[in-house]
Amino acid sequence: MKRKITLKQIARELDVSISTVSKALSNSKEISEDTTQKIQAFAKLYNYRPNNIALSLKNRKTKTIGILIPEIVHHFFSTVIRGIERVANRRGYNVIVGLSNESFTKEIINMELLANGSIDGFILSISKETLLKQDYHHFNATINQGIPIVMFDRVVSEVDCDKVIVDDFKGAVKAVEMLIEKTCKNIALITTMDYVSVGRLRTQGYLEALESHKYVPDSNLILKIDDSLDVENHLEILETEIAHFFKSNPNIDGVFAVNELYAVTAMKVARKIGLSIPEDIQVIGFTDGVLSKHATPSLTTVSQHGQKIGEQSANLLIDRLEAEDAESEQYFTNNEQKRDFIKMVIETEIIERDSTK
Amino acid sequence: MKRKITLKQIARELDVSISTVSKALSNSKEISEDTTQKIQAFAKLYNYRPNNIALSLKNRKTKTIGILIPEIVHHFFSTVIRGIERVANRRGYNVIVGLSNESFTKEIINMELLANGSIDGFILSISKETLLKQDYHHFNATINQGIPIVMFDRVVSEVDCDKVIVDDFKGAVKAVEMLIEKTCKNIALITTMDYVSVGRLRTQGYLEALESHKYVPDSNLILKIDDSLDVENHLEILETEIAHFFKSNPNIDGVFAVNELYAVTAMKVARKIGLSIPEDIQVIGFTDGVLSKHATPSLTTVSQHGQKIGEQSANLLIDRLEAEDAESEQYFTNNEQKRDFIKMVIETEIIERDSTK
DNA sequence: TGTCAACACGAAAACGTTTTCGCTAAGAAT
DNA sequence: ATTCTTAGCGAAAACGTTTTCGTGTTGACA
Repeated sequence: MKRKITLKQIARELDVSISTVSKALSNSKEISEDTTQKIQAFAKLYNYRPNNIALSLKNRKTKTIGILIPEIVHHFFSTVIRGIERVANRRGYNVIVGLSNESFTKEIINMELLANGSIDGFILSISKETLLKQDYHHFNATINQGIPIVMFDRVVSEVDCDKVIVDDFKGAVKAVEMLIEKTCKNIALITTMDYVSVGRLRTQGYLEALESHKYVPDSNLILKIDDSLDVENHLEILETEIAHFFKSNPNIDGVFAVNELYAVTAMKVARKIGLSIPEDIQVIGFTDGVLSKHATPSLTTVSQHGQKIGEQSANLLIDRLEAEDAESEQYFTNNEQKRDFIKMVIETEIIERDSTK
Repeated sequence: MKRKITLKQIARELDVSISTVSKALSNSKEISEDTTQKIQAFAKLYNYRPNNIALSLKNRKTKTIGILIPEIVHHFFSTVIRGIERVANRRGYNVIVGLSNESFTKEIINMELLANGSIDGFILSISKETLLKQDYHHFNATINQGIPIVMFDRVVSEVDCDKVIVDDFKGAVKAVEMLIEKTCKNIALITTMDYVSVGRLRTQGYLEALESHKYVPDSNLILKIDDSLDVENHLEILETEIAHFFKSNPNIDGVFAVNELYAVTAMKVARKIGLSIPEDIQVIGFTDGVLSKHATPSLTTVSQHGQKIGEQSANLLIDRLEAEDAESEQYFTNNEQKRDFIKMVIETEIIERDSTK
């Protein structure tokens, strides 16, 4: 077991100075061709690679991005990670992931841990508990330390940073309009509690679409699920709630659900009580995950393009990091020319499958 | 925007030496109570936190684990990551993830990138292309550099390291035996090509179960899917292959599939050609993912306990890392007492749902 | 012969820590 | 009065780089 070789060792072995080795390896013309060749050959032979940590310390940048998400066993989030990793890798960055597990405290701990030099910037989606508490001081503290943040999906106006979101509102409008077009008369909504911004926005889109088409929103047709009651028998509760919902509103002929689990469960429940899809009830979900694709019938859904969200987030962050770099190299630092914060909206797209006519 | 404060700045501000500050902050009794208090108060005020990178360089260890997996948008792998992150975090480590995207080259590049000081050890699952090529030199090279590796799920005997696997063989045996018990007479297998070891092992388990129960294996009842033909219309191809398979073997009354996608697709196809589940055909899958839970009918499946795999892998790796630590602190390094490599087997468990009687 | 530029290289600082080893001064012990 | 402890602190090395600034040698040129 031989440890990795260092400049110092090469220098000693070849009886030159460390500086000479370093320069030779970067093809500096300060060094004669002879010694350059000798050193490069030796370095190649021993498979020399500069130590990343030492470089990070010297350059005061780590070339790694911190990702902080509420949950990783989740199709949408893992898709986003894939997108981030793609462009990060292409642009020479690594990614280090932290999971908040939807917890405020874990979010803070993770941020502080990574902010102490481990990363150059964050890409994150806010945890539910944080959204509930509405306490965003840790984000602003991080930004004040000079560590840029890009927020995606679950964002918040109280923090000044780049943001990448899907057009939840418009996506919902499009979905509901499609149901209207397909002649649904009583369109139900299955959504989450309002403190999750995406749930709120999709709900607003639902209402907007109804009103602009002269439908009268009926609060009986809106089912709000409280998913703070965690796991375990969550699925059963969901099923019974939806079953009760359908039974007390037999006139429902269209359902818009704000995520695919609700949509798929709705279909399952509907079938159980003798309704067939899409004949009796048409269903549209949100988030194009693996469930939508393989459900029976396959689910028409609003795709969020998670990978694209990840890619754009990464580009935004790296752009800013490298802009800072360039800036700090200028003689006259012109503060005014800093790029404004961008709020990038990724268009949704409806993928038609078999749960609509 | 104030950069993070350093020991040097505190020292200058309080007119003491850097060493004094460092010692005071670690409550060294070399320093008088007076100065200690003064320094600690100042540090707290300015929210001093030691710089991780500097610590890593000094200690020659980063307290971070490199995860290298073929794909992240995948229920099993993300579950494993969650497990790793859990124990890593608890034991004071961070995780940095790299995706090989099933590519040999990307696997190597990622490893080399991270091996240059960024991480203390790897937890990885081998890419398909690497398995095909059977070229494992990069793993051995990394180990020789003193960077320990833990492999999970897709492992290989050519590399000497800790391994965590599920008992694919036994899991398959149990699944097939359950079908036998439920009076299936002609049990089909839907599997992958043999170079993916998990596919091979599950296939062997299938055969073993049949033989030990005096069933005669029939090669017509085995469908091998070549999933190297990538994405795009992969799903359609899968469906037509399965449809053709069912039609040419109308006697099939039980199906064991080596992953949940194959199982769910088999159910879908079966229903399409008029067979009902579980009455006409009973189906068991492998991998307890989101698909199995929400399919209709819900799928009986062999659960792999991905999170547990991740947790065990992380514990194995960190144990070894900290053992090395302890060892290097001993005066007489006793090489003989090194822990042998462990192959840990995580038991599978059958979760019965509605696709079996 | 003396001056100067070019060439080839080395010394040292810096990034932010921790830790070992001195050093000084004061009090205790002889 | 002299030596020995000890408390309290600082200097410096080390981790592995890169980069700036010398510095010595050579050859050319006046």
